[in-house]
Amino acid sequence: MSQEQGITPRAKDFSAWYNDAVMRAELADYSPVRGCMVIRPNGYAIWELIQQALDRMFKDTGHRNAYFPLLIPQSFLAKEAEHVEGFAPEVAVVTRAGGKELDEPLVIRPTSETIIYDSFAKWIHSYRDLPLLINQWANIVRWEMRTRLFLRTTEFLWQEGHTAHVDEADAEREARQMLAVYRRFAEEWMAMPVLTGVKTDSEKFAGALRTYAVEALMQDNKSIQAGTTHHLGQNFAKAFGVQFQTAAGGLDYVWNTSWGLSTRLIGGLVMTHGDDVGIVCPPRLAPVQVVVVPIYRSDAERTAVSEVADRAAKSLRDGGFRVELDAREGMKPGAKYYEWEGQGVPLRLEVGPKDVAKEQVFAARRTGGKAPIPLAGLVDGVRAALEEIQSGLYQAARERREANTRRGVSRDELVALMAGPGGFAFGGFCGRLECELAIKEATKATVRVLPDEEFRSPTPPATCAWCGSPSVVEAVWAKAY
RNA sequence: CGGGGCGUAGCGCAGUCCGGUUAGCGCGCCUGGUUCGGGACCAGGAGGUCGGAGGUUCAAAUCCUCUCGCCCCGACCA
Repeated sequence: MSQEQGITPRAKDFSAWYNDAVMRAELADYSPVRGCMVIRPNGYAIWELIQQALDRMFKDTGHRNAYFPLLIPQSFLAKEAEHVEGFAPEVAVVTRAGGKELDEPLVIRPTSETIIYDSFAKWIHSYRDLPLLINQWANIVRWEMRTRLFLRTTEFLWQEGHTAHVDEADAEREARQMLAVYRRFAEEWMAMPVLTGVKTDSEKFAGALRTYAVEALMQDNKSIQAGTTHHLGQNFAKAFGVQFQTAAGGLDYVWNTSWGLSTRLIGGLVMTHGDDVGIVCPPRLAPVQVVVVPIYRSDAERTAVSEVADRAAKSLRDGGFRVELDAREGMKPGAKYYEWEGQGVPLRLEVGPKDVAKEQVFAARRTGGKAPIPLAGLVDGVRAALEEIQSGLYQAARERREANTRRGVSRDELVALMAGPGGFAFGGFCGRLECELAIKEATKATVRVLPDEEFRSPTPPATCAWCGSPSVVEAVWAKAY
């Protein structure tokens, strides 16, 4: 009866719960360097699954992977005025190497627009070279003041797509397409409902014409930006001289996009589906989808049970599932249950003497509920259970989001909402920076997105939630990660 | 950088106010045995520069000074 690794309940302290859940699942550990983190095998396995799913989606939309250097000449960053200003405070700079001061300091990439567009300038000559569709998987460094495991660390892993196009419309199409990819990934793989939309000028990427994002509401009613795409216009093309000959024989600058999604998503996964026991992995991103636990007393029982458990595990592996058979001796089944639950394994199959006699396994879902599955239909039964868990997680998250969304908020409601429970607040917006800043000052909430049409309210708000003047666009406010 | 908390065994902590001899407890770990359908039990065992430096003292985990680091909350950000 020894409860050793109880974690802080969400209701008591959400931040503490998050740390406990991440540590209990052994996703990550603190590093000797302030602000950095070690991604442990359990966490990295989730990242690998995210990479596999996204990489396929990127390739299917015509992108190719490449790799650009970690170190960037400092002067590159300075070529785009808004960009350098946006990143200056958080850039780490190498000034000394090889035992001497460098002639020109090298920055450790906070993002790779500059060094990539320097290459693009060499590679692109003709409209026939366009579109150029590149992605890279990389680590980047941004010197953050305050860090949290996965959610904000000094170094993190991400992918960054960089593309060049003949005209504005094609670049816009690309930025929109990749936003749709992120949305689909979030919904279908992460089981995480998202809002899509455009960022306000004050929230957009430094150097971009427009920034789009997918935003998801976490269980503490704060929003996380789960993926972001930028239409960069010709800003970087002009700064780096990325020109091409048009079909008509003229000379023009390319139109660029960039888009990224990071290991932060793992934090989003934890905060979307986790409960007071620990993390819950949606089956499609679960490093272990099914754990098989044999149960027995005597040696004779062990023999019979093990035989069935082995066979079950093997047939599931052959069926394409990620399966762990937990045959550890000297550990009671209950102890194993708690361990795997803490790692978020969506489905546990118990195999005991009674099950062997009935030619079944007993399936316990991480999301609740137990039911037998006949051995004869094991693969199909497990597939159905995992699909139900996947869609159930999405539905639950979606219902939670809807329950924590308010529409047509007034100034008083916005203030009260953000001072209290939080959540998504839809309301009218006059579009003025002045109001945006006043709201942020008063409520700590920011405009997460100006939502795309499908997410907007049936009747557009008439007046700005803050100043009461006519609304020009609907906005979604929330506190954010 | 401001406010709050904390550094004692792998993890979680007690001991610190009021200095005193071999620094303790739970979990975990190792060995053997009995167990095993929701966190097992018994017996034996390993494991410590008390974050670091300096000082006070016959004597410091404990008192003083400095310092390093971590977590949480706030100002910046994916």
